[in-house]
Amino acid sequence: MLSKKAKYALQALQFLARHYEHGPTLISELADKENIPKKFLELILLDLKNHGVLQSKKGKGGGYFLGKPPAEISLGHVIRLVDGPLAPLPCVSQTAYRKCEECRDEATCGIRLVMKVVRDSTAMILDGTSLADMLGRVARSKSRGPAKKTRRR
Amino acid sequence: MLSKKAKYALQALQFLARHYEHGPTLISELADKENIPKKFLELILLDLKNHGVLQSKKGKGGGYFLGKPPAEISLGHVIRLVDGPLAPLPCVSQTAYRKCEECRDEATCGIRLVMKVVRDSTAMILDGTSLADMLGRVARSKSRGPAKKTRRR
DNA sequence: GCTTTACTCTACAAAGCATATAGAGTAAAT
DNA sequence: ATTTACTCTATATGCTTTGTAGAGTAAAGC
Repeated sequence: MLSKKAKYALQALQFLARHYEHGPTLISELADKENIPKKFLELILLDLKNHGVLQSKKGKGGGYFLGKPPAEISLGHVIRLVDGPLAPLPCVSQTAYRKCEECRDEATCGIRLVMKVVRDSTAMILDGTSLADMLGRVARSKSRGPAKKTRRR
Repeated sequence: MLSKKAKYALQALQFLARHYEHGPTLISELADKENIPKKFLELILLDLKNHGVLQSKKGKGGGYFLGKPPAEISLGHVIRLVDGPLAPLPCVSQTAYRKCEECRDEATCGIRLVMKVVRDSTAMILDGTSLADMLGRVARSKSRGPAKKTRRR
């Protein structure tokens, strides 16, 4: 399960992506529009900034904005920053491998084999989806029939 | 990330699947062989029993054993029992849908659309893999070259 | 039917993490 | 100088995870 922190981060980024090219957005506005506790959001945005995902401008007319074009920010990258590895087990993480403490023999661990598949599929999806892709999906989903689920053909 | 509880549950089940048809296994033996705190394991096994995944026999010669053949117990089922929904967000869970509190409008939430894909892919894998499948994978992986990763063709 | 074996159940506890909140500080704009 | 707004550190609080303790109960075997 994604933490609220990660969810908030993605919501904020989704908003900023939608307003890319419209100049900086205030923390307050983000907090209001996205329904996120302001002080908590400050921490999150600062963190994202320190990792290069966001940039900020101080003083009047300031605020936060994306540090890179929406097409260059992947959901996988953001989630790893905020929540850590995508892998369901430390022993199948590509970016932060750690042996499972209780495992006596990785070679005979079927759990590991299966979780590796889960990790790979999750990573494939999240690393392969940028903020721009995400907005594109929303647009397509709306134009195809807002109320009902429709299947792309 | 899977909880330790879920990991322990799967380890125990993997062991019991390997020893299916060999009669009951003691909690103590499971705890020893799989390197799991015994008292904690008791709780987990009891829980699995109460949900029909395991059966037990008391007294001398007793112990735990699978309640169904290994081919009929899916990893998805077990993980949901122990850790709850597979979905990364409550709003994309099939088995336990809940609206995200902070979401004003699900229709414009790209996060939701993407996480739905993640959920579906994870559920497909985990619901589609039984304990028997898992053992099969281990066997295949060992026979194909224990040291190196080999690709099935 | 007594003893041993082994699962069953409830309660509790420590630690860690998630989710915030407070408030002083700093940089930029005008 | 003043206002605006981000920056940073510290702290609070509750929940979940991970585990432990101990008395209870059912079955087996003699």
